[in-house]
Amino acid sequence: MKNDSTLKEAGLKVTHPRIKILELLQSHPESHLSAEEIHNKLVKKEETIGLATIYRVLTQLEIAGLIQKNHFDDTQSTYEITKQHHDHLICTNCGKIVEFVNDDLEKLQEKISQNYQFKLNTHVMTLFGICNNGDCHKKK
Amino acid sequence: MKNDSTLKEAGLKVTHPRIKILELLQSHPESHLSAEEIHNKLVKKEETIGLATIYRVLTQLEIAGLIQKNHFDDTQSTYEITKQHHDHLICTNCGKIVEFVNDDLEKLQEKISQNYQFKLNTHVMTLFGICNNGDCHKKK
DNA sequence: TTCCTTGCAAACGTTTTGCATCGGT
DNA sequence: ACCGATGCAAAACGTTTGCAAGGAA
Repeated sequence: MKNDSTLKEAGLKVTHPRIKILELLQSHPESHLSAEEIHNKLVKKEETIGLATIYRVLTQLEIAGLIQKNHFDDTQSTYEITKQHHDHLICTNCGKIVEFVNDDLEKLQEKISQNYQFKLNTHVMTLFGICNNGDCHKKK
Repeated sequence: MKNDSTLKEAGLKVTHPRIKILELLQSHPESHLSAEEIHNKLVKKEETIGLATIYRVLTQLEIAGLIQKNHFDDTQSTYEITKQHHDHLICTNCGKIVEFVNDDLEKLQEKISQNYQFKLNTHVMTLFGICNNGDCHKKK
């Protein structure tokens, strides 16, 4: 229900695919899903929905600021529901993704941008390493 | 000549395409070239070289640590000769890319990784903003 | 009724691969 | 001579687009 007005405010009609995609991403706030994963999940529990629609809706939701697009690797883009600004730590072994916020980092970025006379707009900061979870080596 | 031993040390035969690609990237240390751009530049001044070979060689050179692969956007990957570690500032208006090094940033990344018990391996840090070059708005 | 939205299939741009040939070592 | 490296063409992959049909306002 709440998403209805959210979509309307973004100038988008309230349609079945849009509601479903928004709800899916909202129900997986910590996940970073690709368009294909979203498609698979929706097809698995709903009626037909085209992959092209997924892409079109994701693009619109991103422009509206409701979701965020990431491209951690050069193969697929992933999407997550918009939350507080954060960056990512990725385990190159098990694929685990941890979101973090660090104020010092934000300040430092602003400072670096000023050094080079850039007006900072956004940034991407992704740390790649090995997590030491007990179950790290079991995954994937 | 120097590249000959560099390639051999990487376990790669010294072939014409590999030498040419390495030399091209070395002669443009500040550029971030796509596979297609590399192909165009080589075809323009040399004999035939296949685009597939470009990709194969770039992959090998990257594995050998001789070049670095970037994916600033989700369309094309770009390559640059390996230099001192650095990050990037990108002007979203004119496309200008500035490389920078910041020790505080490196230390902070290490600290953040430790906070989350990650053994940091590499990172990607890209700042997007608007440069205030006098000629910024003229480009592109 | 209007015109935005959708599904499907075809097109697209980048990257990868199969295969026969070529060329370092 | 061996086996890795290459060129070409075809395939693969994620993503976008054209178009006719469908649906929210």
